[in-house]
Parts: sequence; C-alpha cells; structure tokens
Amino acid sequence: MNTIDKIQKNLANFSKSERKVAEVILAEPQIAIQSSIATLAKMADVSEPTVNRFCRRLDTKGFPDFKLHLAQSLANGTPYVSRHVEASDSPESYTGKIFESSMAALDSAKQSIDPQLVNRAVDLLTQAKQIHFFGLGASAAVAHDAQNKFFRFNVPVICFDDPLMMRMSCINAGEGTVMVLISHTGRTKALVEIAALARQNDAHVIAITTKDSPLARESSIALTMDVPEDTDLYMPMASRLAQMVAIDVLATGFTLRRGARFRDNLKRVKEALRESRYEKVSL
Amino acid sequence: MNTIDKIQKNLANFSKSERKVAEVILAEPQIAIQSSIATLAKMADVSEPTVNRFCRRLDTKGFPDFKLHLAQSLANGTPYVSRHVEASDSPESYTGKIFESSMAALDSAKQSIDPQLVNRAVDLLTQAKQIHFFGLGASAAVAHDAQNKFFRFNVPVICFDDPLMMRMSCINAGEGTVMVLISHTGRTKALVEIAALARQNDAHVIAITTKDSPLARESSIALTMDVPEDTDLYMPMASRLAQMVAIDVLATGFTLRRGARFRDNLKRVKEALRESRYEKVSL
DNA sequence: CATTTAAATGTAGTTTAATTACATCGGTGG
DNA sequence: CCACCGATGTAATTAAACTACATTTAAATG
Repeated sequence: MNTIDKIQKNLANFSKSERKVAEVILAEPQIAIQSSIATLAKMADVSEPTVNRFCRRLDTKGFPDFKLHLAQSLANGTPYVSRHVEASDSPESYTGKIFESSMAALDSAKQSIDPQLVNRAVDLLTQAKQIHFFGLGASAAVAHDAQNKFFRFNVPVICFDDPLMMRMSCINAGEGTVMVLISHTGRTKALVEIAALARQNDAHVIAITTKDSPLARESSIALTMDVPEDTDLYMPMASRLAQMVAIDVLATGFTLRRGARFRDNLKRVKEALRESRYEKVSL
Repeated sequence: MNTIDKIQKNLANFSKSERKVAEVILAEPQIAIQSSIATLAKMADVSEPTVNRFCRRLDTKGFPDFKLHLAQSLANGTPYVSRHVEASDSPESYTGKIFESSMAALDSAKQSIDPQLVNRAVDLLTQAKQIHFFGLGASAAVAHDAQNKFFRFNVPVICFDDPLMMRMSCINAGEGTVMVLISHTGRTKALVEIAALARQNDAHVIAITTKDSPLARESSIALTMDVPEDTDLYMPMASRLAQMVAIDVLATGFTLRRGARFRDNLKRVKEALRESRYEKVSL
C-alpha cells in the first residue's frame, strides 16, 4: 500500500508528536526523503527517537527503510491526490488523471492475471485451425484489434461484433476452433449463451473477463483480470485497455511458441505496409 | 532518467569491479535496496569504497542517495531489467514485460501530450454538428472505440475504416463537421490525402498522431504524442493504447464541457445496458 | 622487456547517522 | 493528591557510510 496514503489514513491514530512528523512529511515529501533523521526531527520540532518510532509505527524497519518506502510511493505517482476527474478540473488536470488511472488499471490487471493460464491459452491458440474473436459494445473494438493482430500470423481468424453472426459461427465450429470471448463484466447474456453453444459444438472457449463471472464459468479457460470498475461517470472504461494488453500477451506468446522461421514471416508482413506510407526523411 | 536503465546503459563505461556491482544490482534490485553497503560489497565480491564510487559515478551523493533513486525507479516499474521480450522468456516474464512496456508507453504519451491542444480539440468537438472517426489498420479499432464512446453522447457520430467511405464522407462534410483522423505514423498516404480533402471542404480535422508527421501538417489540430516505436518484433503496438486514452481524454473534456444536465443523460445510457446482463448476485 | 606512471581497488581509520536504553515529563484514574 | 502509564526527550551505543592513504594492477614508453 502506498506510504503517503497510509500516513494520511493513520493521522488520527498518531500521538501528538508523531502527527507533527507526519505533517512535515506530507507537506514536503520530496524534502523528507533527502533529510537525515536529525534534520527531519528539527523540522517537526521533535526528538530523533520520535521520528524513529513514527517510522516503526508504519511497519518499517527504521528510518532508512521508511525513506525507501516513501521514495517508492512518490515515484509510483499519486501526483494527483485523487485520480478521479472532478467537474472543476482543468485540461491539464483531467488529461493527467485519465492517463494516470489508465496506467493504474493496467498495473492492477498485471498483478491479477495468471501467467499459467496465459500459457494454457497460448497452447490452445497455437493448435487452433481457426480463431474467432467475439466482443460486444466496448469490447467489440478489442475484438477487432485482436483480429488485426492475429491476422498477421497467417492463421484463419475472424471477428464478430454481432450476436447472430457469432451464433452462426458456433454451429460450424468444431474441435479445431478456438473462440476468444471478450467481456469486462462477463454478464452479457448474449455472450454467455454463445460460450455455452460453442462448447456444445466442441470448440475451445477462452474468455477474457472478470473473475467468477457467468462467462468465466462457461469457458474452457478464463483469463481473468481485476480492473477497477468505472464507478464514476467520467472514468473511462479502463477494462478495454487491459483486454487489449491481454491480447498482446497472447499474441506474443503465440509468436514465441511458433519459433524463429515464423518470425521472419512477420517481418515481411510489416514490410508490406511500407509502400502505403510516405517515406520518413532522415535529418 | 530511470536508474536501472542508466546502469544498463553505462555497463560498458564501468571498471571491472564496478561492473560486478552493477550486475549484482541488476540481478536483484529489490535485494539491493534493502542491503547495507557492506552486504552489497560482499555480494559483489568487492570492497565497500568501490560500491560507494559506483554510486557516485551515477551522479548520486552516495550510497543512501543511490538506494533512494533505485527505489524510485523500481516503483516506477522496470522490475524486469529489460522490457523487451526475449525468445527465451517464460510466460511470467513476457506477460509482465508487455504490461510494463504498455504502461511505460502511456507514461511517455502523458508527458508529451499538450493539454492546451486537448482543450482546443474539445472546443471543436463540442461545437460539431457531426463527428467522424477515421483509422486504418491497427488504428481502425481505435476509431471503432471512439465511435462507441461518442455515440453515448447523443451526437451524430460515425466511424470508417475504409478509405473510399472516408473520401465520400469528406465530400458531404462542411463547416460543422469534425474529422478525427487516427494514425500512429501519420504517414499513411490514404489518410493524409483525406485530411487535405476534408479541409478543402471546410471540415475541421483533428489528428491523433506523431509530431511533425505529414498528417500533423495537414490538420487543423494535431494532437501528438511521443510513444516509443515498436522497434522489435515482439513489441506490441503501444501506440493504439495511447490513442485510446487520448480519445478518453477528449471524451472526458467533452462531458465536462457539456455540464451537469448532460451527464444525467449519460447515466441513462449506462442503465439501458442493464437489461442485457445477468444480475450480479451480492454475497 | 624493463620501468615508470596512472588508474583501479582495497584497508583501516574517521565521521556521521541511526538506534537503544534509560530518564523525565505529563496526563489520568484511583 | 499521588501513583501509574504512556509519551517524549537525553545521552550513550552501535552500525553504517565515507575518507585518506596504501597497495595492486594494467598500460605505456623507452
């Protein structure tokens, strides 16, 4: 947990002198991490051991260890007290906040994704005769992106954002088909039904969704991530960013599994785009 | 600059013993920040002053100061020495790296985006009678996503990923039309031509692209971001993540500008989705 | 190839910072 | 009003980091 937040939260529990220390640190954390225990004690107008006790109260080994933790939490961001956009925010402010919260969401996704499941999903994908990506609403864009990525691998790949088309493609699916269903909530009825239908037709179903959701239960492999829900109105749907990165991870695993010769092929796909572009003039 | 990167970059400049220190730190940075100078010296099999000299060479005041810098750069990410995926990477490793590099890309985009231009773009968007989003290839998914977002605002919005359709819509565009063109390189010929065509028809053109690109020059407002290029093969195209977040920023600015009554409307759009979902059972 | 010189590294001593043990102050309940 | 406990400070101790200097190693020149 973030040290600054922790100090803030414990303000009430501190003793009088410890609170003085806390306030000095909160006021100028950057100064604090560069100070010795003596300097900081003087700034807070307390004794050195009080500063030391303060550090211990925050579950650190001592003053140097505390500085380390503080330094990390400063680097980690929270340059904005809150990452939530307020109606009064300036363009500078909301721009920063949105990037911040997007990064925080990716971090949270990273912490919660299971690389072992990634690995098993890659297993399925590399053996697939055809791959289908399905997504509705905001996740449709992710499915499109996935198609664009996997298409380069020279695998039969298709993407649908229409439940009827999805149903139809399930009927024709078989052993060799891998369906990747993308849904943040994992509660979209249409998609959950399609997962079931696909499995009845012996297709493998990989879900990119939330833990313990109906969709996760209907899938062969549920690649789940914890992404903070978009509780307030302004907050963009960070989930689709995490989903895209998850697709990147699968694509990377796929590439790695396929070996060196396959990668030459990829390079050629990239080069094929060159003609459609204006030359970059080197200075 | 990130301390870990700095060490990596200077590896060649170090002396033999200093390199030993560098290697120990790079191998286990988390251990390093918790060690005393004596412990670290023993781990690297060098003397204490050597460690100290190593710290100074990296422009720090001494060992404690160095640890502080290192701690910050660890918090900032780069738990992996390199963010580049290697052929030998395990699932844990490449999963982590891809999330890391995505976050790093967003950070870089955040640093380089100009909030004043965001503000001007929002000006245009709020006054638009209709909004068109154009993107080709990987950026097509971003355009779709943008459509999905702005559609909720009850503005006439459309998205094309087909150059012919784009051209046609330019002809019918006029004063009140805002075109948002999305292209990482800003060198895709088809898209640059469309920017010019749109402007000839008095439409406003907002480009989400790279600085100093042909597309940026053809636009009314060029919202540019520095995103590390996908130099190596495994690296996913982080640019589309940055583009999506940029769209989020514009959408947020749009919402804020429209005021409170408009936001009620948004809430209703969200609620309209509820029926299509399975209820969340609270435990 | 020997010799000189400079750079690199280590050793031991010094200084500074952090911690501990203990004393004192201040408030609270009996 | 006093006894006790928690909070705080003082002074001594310990540990860490740094400096000055000695030694080694490598490079360069005659």
